[in-house]
Amino acid sequence: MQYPASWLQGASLGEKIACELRLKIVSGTIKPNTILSENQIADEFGTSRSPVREALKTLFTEGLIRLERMGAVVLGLTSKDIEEIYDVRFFIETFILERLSKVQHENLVTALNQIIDKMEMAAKHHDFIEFAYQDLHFHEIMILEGDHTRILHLWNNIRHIVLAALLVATEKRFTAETHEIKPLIDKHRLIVSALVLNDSSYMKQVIQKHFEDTRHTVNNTVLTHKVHEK
Amino acid sequence: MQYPASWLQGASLGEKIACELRLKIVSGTIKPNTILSENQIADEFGTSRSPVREALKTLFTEGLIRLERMGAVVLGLTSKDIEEIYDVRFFIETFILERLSKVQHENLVTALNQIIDKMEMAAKHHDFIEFAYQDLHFHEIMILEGDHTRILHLWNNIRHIVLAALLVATEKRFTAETHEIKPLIDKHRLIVSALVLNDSSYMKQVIQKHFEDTRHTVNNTVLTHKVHEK
DNA sequence: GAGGATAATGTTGTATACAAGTACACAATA
DNA sequence: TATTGTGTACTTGTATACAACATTATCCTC
Repeated sequence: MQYPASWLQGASLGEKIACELRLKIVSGTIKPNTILSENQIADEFGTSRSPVREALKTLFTEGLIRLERMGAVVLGLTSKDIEEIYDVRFFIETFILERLSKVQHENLVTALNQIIDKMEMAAKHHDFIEFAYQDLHFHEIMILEGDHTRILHLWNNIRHIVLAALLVATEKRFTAETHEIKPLIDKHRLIVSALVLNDSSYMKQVIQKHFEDTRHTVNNTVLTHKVHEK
Repeated sequence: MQYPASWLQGASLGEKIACELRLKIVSGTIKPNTILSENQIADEFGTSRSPVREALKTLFTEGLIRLERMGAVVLGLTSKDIEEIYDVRFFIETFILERLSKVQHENLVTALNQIIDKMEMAAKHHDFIEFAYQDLHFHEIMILEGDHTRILHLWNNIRHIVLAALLVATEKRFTAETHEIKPLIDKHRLIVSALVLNDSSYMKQVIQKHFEDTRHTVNNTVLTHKVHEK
């Protein structure tokens, strides 16, 4: 599985390398405990060590690798990691929705509905990359609307990981024809409807359910994917 | 105000530069909207651009600067930022305490009490640096005990900022002789007692109160400090 | 053959060099 | 005067070079 080239338009070599490595780590192509050296990666990508250093630092702050004196150790995503990421996502979104409930958010609702339309369109065309991207986008514009710089930073810290995991999981869902796509879209609709009703406890409940389900799916797909690649 | 040299033992130039710059930004010595160039900083510190780049990337992921094409723009800590950081700290600690309540934590309690003793000692010797460090340490070992990798990452993302803010605020508190030190120590004792009682709703309440008070103090000290330096 | 000194290799951290692009001043021109 | 073109200085992104240290292999000694 390759990182979509169009998403890397205008990105520096360092960012590109980070994205490629991240996807390989999340998808399990690069397995945990693998030791990455800057020279080796620089050779693989045909670049110098400078952008590689930048990429490794990025992956380190995301918690995907551990920087040691000699080499970077790949940590990867364990089942526990995925649970934990959803803990954080749950917090972020409930916090943000709580905030949004105190504020005008009509524009947001229409924007979210537009995104859901795009998701349906992507599903129809079996474009899992677009679907995953819109899925991410849905949650992201909600967070952006929350206007909380620090929460946004938390999100940015896990954003790329979530995107990579969504890519892997969505591809799996699409190819497996498990017919989980429609329910997934419906769940997003439910979030919007909760936002319209402006009932914060209902929002929390919907979000909780959404992440509970998604977590299980992602957990299964990402982890079984890892086994496949073994 | 200088970053304590002993804390930089064994750190790379990049980390040292990051720490020095961070403190200057948080304390307001470097004011918001200042534009930092890699060359300029490299000259100031007498190093090459390589470690400076590393430092700037660190400060960027911490949200203290914004990396643009020409130069890095200093963002600094506004009053809103401080509020937001305490939102995150409140979430982290309530989440962690909720987890700890389901688990044996006698060792943690004794460790926390030891730290409070060190805080009292530091207060007696008017050692505000040690006091600030132990204050940070108190919260940190609680978070570590929570055994939640992703939350720990959130913490690591704000840890250095919190430390810098604590340094500035604690110095102010000590020199102003505002007699706020004893109540502050007592608040930490209260957290420990809540932990001992193992009543999670009480914990939440205590933490909320703790951060509410501390937020106000830090907000005042850090921001007035900025005005002073103007 | 076993163990230890030692050389070779590989690693990171830092410095320097170069290339591509941007902003800005300044002059020439309409 | 306003505008446009140009040169210059500065910026980042990347490549390369070097130093200090860690690891590993080798060879020598026993």
